[in-house]
Amino acid sequence: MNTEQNKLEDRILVEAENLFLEQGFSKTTTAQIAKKVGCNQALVHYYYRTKDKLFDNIFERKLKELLENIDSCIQNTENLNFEEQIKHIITTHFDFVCSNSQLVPFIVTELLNNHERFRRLFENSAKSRNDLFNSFEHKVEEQVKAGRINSIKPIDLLITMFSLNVSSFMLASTVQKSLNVPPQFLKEKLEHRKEEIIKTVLARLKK
Amino acid sequence: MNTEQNKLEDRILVEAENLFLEQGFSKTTTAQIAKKVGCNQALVHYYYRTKDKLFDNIFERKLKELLENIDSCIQNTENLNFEEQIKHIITTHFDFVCSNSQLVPFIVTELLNNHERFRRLFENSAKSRNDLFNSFEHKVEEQVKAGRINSIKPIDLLITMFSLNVSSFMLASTVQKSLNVPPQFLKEKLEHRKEEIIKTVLARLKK
DNA sequence: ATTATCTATAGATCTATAGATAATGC
DNA sequence: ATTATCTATAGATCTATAGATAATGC
Repeated sequence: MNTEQNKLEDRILVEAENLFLEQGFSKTTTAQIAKKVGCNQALVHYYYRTKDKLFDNIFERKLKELLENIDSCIQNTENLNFEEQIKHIITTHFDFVCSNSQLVPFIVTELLNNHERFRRLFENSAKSRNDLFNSFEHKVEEQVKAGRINSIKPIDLLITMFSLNVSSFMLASTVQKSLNVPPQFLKEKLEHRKEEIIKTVLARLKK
Repeated sequence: MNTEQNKLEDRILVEAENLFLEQGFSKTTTAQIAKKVGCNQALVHYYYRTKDKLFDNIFERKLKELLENIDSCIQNTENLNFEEQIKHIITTHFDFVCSNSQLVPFIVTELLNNHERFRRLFENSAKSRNDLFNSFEHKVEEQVKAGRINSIKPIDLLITMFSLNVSSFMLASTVQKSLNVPPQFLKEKLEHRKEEIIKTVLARLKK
């Protein structure tokens, strides 16, 4: 069977993803990956040639995952009024970041430390994203013109929402990992932060 | 002379700091450091024993630098009213982050990828910080009680300000390094963001 | 025949130290 | 004498590949 044939090839990808997300590029070795899979280290190179290509493969998909989630968050939800849509964007993005707890730190680390890789990948994906952003931009401008919200650049609104979400989560997750607070306590704090972020963003908009 | 004697010892520290800030721990080698200094690689180990201890030495001071700047930002400025003080905190912190452009990414990367080191160092510095935070906390609560601002937890206010500053800067610096936009353009964008952050935070407070 | 998997290893890289030599201060 | 500096290298680690062997599909 084909699925049986590809078993190790796929499992290498899966375990590599786990390890890269956990430890990052440099702390992960191809031998570690092979050990998790239960195969020989040479096989990792047989299928993916170099550690770098393997990482690229995974990073590219992870970045896509993150960007597509952003897309889906700002997607038009016709049934909601503007204020409700803003709440919806913050909530869905916040929850996504929290429930993919390794994803954001992984991307941020890479983004801060490997500009080359990021440049290459971002240029590919930038174009398709314009549509959704334009639609969101249009909606915000409409609200501003109609005098229903304070004047604000759409891009500022997005940056504020996403960066408050991301940094709140990263702070919480760092505190947890460094100071060993109970997960329940953290969860409550995060829920509280989410509400605080909503309040902050809505206050910026409200006339 | 003593200064002549310590010359290489000090210069190793300086060059190591430059390289660690630029490239992070794993991409920097003791041979690279020695080369920058113009001495032998063994000397790096002679003075600092291990690469890890050398890094600790530098990281500890850099973290302290960052935390002390936060302290100085929230320090009481008696001559300002509350709203002006908030503006002052945002501005001074924002400007510090921008003019120490390698510092924040360096700390964030380490914070995300080496919890052990962070735990060790943070516990030391946590206590001394209480005073200033308490004073700020008290001031905010006073304002809330007096009905001059909306109800908000002081810690939320701080997190919002600092994380908007940090993430705006990191985004800008990543965009610059990945997409090669001219520095002047970036500078303008950052100034704009700073004003936007001030607007956002003040709107959250304003009744 | 072709593809998958393994064994074994070359070769690169890097940290850390041992031991020799030079410089310095008493 | 003591401290600073250098040369040389052991030893660890890791990636990547060559070449042998086993499994699979026609």
